[in-house]
Amino acid sequence: MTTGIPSQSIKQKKGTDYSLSPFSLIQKDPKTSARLGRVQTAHGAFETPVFMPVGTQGTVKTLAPRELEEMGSEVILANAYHLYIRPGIDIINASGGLHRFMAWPKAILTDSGGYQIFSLARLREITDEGARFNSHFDGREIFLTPEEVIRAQEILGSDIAMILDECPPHDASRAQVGEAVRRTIHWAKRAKRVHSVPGTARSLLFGIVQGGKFLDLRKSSLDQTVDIGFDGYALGGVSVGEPKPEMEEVVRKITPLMPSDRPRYLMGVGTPVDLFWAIEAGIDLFDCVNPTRYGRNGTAFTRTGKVTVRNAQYAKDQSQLDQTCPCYTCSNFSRSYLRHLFNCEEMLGHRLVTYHNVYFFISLTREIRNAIAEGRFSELKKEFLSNYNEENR
RNA sequence: GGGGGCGUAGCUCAAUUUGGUUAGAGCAUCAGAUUGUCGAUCUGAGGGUUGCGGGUUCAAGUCCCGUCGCUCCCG
Repeated sequence: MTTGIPSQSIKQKKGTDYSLSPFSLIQKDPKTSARLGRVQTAHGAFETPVFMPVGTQGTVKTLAPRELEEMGSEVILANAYHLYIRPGIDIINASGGLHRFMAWPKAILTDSGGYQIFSLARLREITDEGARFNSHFDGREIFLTPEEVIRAQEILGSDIAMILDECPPHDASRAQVGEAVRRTIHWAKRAKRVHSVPGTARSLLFGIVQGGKFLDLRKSSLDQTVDIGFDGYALGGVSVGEPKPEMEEVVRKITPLMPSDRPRYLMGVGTPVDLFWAIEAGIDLFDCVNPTRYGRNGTAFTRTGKVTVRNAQYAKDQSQLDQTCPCYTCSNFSRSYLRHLFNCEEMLGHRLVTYHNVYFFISLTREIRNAIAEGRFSELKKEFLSNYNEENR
């Protein structure tokens, strides 16, 4: 699927040859730090800013890969930790890698599992050597090292691998966050070393910046991560329950310090409104469970804000979810019918609203890329926010 | 015709034995939360003339009388 970006805008390079780099900067917005770029992977290129639907267990919940392709999705996220637990890396290896296993031909970014250690595993011990904890699935003890996590992602056939990081909770003390930064750097060096072994790695490798809300720790983490040298850089440890302004401040202040010739990835974000301010700050990649999770819980993202289709006010509403949306769900089904499906707990409801939500995020980011290409990002942002109910972000 | 049981929120039922705060719960309904996943979970709200009428009592869902409805057994 093409992005609709005018071809002339893609050729606006000024003498710099990006052809050997996995990331090319196509165009910068004149008024903000928003930028249009292109990431080359072993499974095709995609343009940035891009939103990656989350397919933790090798499936973007409720959607078939064909449906993701038809809505223009060109890169998705999967989770090495979850796949490591179940079905096991060896089983996916025997199936010819994750792409073939799940029948997704385009790019896959795999998260390492650092977030899962923080969010759902019963942690037993975290040391410089690695993380020892009990599987959330069957309780057995697991010991993850930065090296093993990279090898697992290579076997999966990941296009973009993430280093193992330590993601502290948002209310962690400065000392705890500082320790997480130190350990994440240590792990990053080891991950890089394994990944650099000639002939083994086909993936890009991204480093992860930690530091919580402490800007000096963030800067230190960034500097040290850049010194190690990665194909891209991620801001981690955000959207972990901290107040919104806190997250926004970190992203706005740290993103401009990230290398401009590498993709910048804001992990776990966000809402439609988040996309605008983060892209404005210079972020290129996003992933978030919002479109799929909210879709399964009966809430749709629309141009005017969130629509909770379960609400009784839609019982007889014959209109489509989003008046401006041409997606399959919007062009065929009424809010009344979708509400009925959720009331009956019919799985088609989960599918249809998820489809719309992912379509919404994918097409919104495509629209943003077009706007950057045409030099009117700020205009689009203004227009979008004027229609979007801020109470409903 | 005689005898027994039952009647409490939309539904299924607690509280009746021994009368004693503002009649509770689950489900359903309604609404909210959800940011490197959650078919999950959590939070909050609305909803009652305790079938109806009368009586006893300081006090009745609870005891008494009548009545209506449902149900079971006997004839």
